[in-house]
Amino acid sequence: MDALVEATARILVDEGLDKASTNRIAERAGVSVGSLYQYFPSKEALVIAVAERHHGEIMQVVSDALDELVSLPVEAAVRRLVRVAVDGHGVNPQLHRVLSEEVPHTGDLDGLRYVSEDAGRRFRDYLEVHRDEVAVEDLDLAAFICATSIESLTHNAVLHRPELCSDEAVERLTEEASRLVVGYLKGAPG
Amino acid sequence: MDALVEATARILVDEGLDKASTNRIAERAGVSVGSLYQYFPSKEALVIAVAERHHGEIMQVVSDALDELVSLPVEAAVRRLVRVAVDGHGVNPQLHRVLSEEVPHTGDLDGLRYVSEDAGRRFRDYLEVHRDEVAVEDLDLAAFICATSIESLTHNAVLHRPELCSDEAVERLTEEASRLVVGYLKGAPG
Amino acid sequence: MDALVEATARILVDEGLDKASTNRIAERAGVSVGSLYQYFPSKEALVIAVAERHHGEIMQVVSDALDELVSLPVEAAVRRLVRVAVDGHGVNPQLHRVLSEEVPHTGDLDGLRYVSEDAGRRFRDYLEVHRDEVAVEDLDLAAFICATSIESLTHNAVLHRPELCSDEAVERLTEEASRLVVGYLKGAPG
Amino acid sequence: MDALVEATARILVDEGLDKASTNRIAERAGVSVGSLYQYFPSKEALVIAVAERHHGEIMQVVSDALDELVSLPVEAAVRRLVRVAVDGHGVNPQLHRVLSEEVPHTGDLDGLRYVSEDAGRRFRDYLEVHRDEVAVEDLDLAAFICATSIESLTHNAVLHRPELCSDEAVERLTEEASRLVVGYLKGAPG
DNA sequence: TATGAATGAGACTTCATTCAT
DNA sequence: TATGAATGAAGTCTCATTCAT
Repeated sequence: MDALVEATARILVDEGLDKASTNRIAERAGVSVGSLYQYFPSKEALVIAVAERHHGEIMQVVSDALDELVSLPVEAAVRRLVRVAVDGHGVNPQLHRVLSEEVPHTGDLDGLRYVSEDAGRRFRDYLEVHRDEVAVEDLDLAAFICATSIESLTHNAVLHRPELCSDEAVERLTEEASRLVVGYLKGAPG
Repeated sequence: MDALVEATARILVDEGLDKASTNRIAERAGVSVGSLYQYFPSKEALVIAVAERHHGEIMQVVSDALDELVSLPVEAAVRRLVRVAVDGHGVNPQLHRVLSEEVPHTGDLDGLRYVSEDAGRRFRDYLEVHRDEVAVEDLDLAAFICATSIESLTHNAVLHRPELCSDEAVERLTEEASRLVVGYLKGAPG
Repeated sequence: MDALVEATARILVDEGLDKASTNRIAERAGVSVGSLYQYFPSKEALVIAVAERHHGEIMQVVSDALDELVSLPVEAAVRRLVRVAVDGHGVNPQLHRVLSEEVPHTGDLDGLRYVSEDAGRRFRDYLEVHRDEVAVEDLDLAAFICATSIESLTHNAVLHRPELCSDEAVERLTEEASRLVVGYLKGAPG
Repeated sequence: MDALVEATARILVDEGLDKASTNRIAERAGVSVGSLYQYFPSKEALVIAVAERHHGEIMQVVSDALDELVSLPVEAAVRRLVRVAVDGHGVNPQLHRVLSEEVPHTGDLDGLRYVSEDAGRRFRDYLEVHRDEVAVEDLDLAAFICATSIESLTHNAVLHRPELCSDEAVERLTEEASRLVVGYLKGAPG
């Protein structure tokens, strides 16, 4: 039931994980607890579904950009990547916060996919293709560094530095983050 | 009671947040629950104390390095910073994981200090002093970018990429992270 | 639906009463829960049906012997009775165990027929016919004593004393049980 | 807490196992559910405690008689045994019924001690001492047969044949049961 | 000051039964 | 007649917190 996932997400955002009891979720979804357990074997499964749906929604935003990347030169590609990271954090940022800060990554909730991991893998492919444009040796490591940096900068800005997220500030952040990553990939100045 | 904080930390590491009930903590500390509530007004307060102690321990490792930074040129300073971030993650990494992934940052637990914030502030001071060496305009933003990148790279490597943490791998990671940040601060080539 | 009774019995034997939920039973029978309630007004009714079927199966084994009894002298009759009790316990002993130890004799499940009651009644008739061979006054009481003893000995041996049920041991048990009952009916020596 | 065991027993007798929910038990005992779980790890543990207490109470009645048995000749000993079995069933017969017919012998509840097993073991010792008085070979088997018969006769009479339990009827039942067992032990006439 | 028994709200989950299709 | 999604009461158990001793 999609309504259950939606209800869970809504409660997570509006009231936090504490209040997301199975009874409350069912109530908010307009069904009975019994029905909840018809579709999801446990509360955790429901939270996982929410996380995966959220992950999917972000990937939907991110994926196309990642596909187009391959034809772009490094500088443009990185800018695109950074922009897309910012856009990705625009997808239900409140849920993003709850999922990353409130939901314990324990039990069945460990193993939740991280967007930056998926993006990192895809970016590695990009680097492979554009290897001659970059000055790094270890492409795996480079992809990890780029993906992690971009993700953490946008994540922290969105969650903990609202002042960096005004229209104008985000422009500068994007610019700087791109410089950070491009500079790294292109290599040190002569 | 210091024993209580210690007991809490130990249980957090050994058995996770679920098992860290106040009764268990008191028991492990060798006192009664009643005594626990004599020193800490709530379970959250105890967890906060653990987090702050952990934060303090890391800062102890980090702080001296941060003090010495001021006299170093950018490249050396950044290398030092990266190294210190790695060292910082060597301080009870298991507790670090629990604190960042298992403990919900909600209620009184929001507002937990992040090392990277403190370090970021201090690095901003460094940049102020060495402004002429760097090619960035907005020192606040630059400090945020540097601190966040360094922290996230080391954090993710330690927690999710054990293969990047072998003695030899960590050397390369350190090298690359330094290049990332130095390149950014020194400015684009050409 | 016979499949439902069969499915219930199977689940009772294989997984115990706990797991015998109506949904599971219906599933195992290859029908829907709805259909289950078309044929049986409640779960109890189903269990009763199982018990009665089991009772019937045992009686099928026992009944003929009981019929033949009348023409036999006491000693032979008792031996036959004991043997038939052992045989009766060979009819789905696992179901027998669940029915006697796991299924609560409450609500509609009280009033389940006991084989020994039926057999007792029939044995009373036997005694009536063979009154001159026996040294007891109260035939009701005597039938109760004989039926109860034989049933409990075989029941307990089968369920709780597997070591008494090897081919050879069961022979001795049968012999002794027969001696017990025959001795009683024939009366004290001297 | 003894009150909890008592409350459980009372509810078992008055309202049956269904109604014996932990909350109800706690309420009836005048404590909170939390306290219940302070003393008993599960509902089953509580029922086990009730069963053991009941078993103990019966054994208290039975045990002295069993001790005295040794000095008695077979006939007197058996009569004593039968009488004690009847007395034993006089100890909270309603609870006895619930425990034997309503409480499922599953999970932790299997392994509940049976009085007849204990008594059987002790009677075996008696037979050992009085071996020369009896005509049986296998004392284990004989003890099983005697204990089982006596227990089942009194049990069934008390639970399912109230008409056999009037003062006068019980006298005859006792007499007959004794004859049954004595006859068996002393051996066939002739 | 220390103790720890007691509290009780509330969480998760199950399952016999119903009824619209 | 068959289906099976939906129901929701009720059950077991946990644990942060209190307070009389």
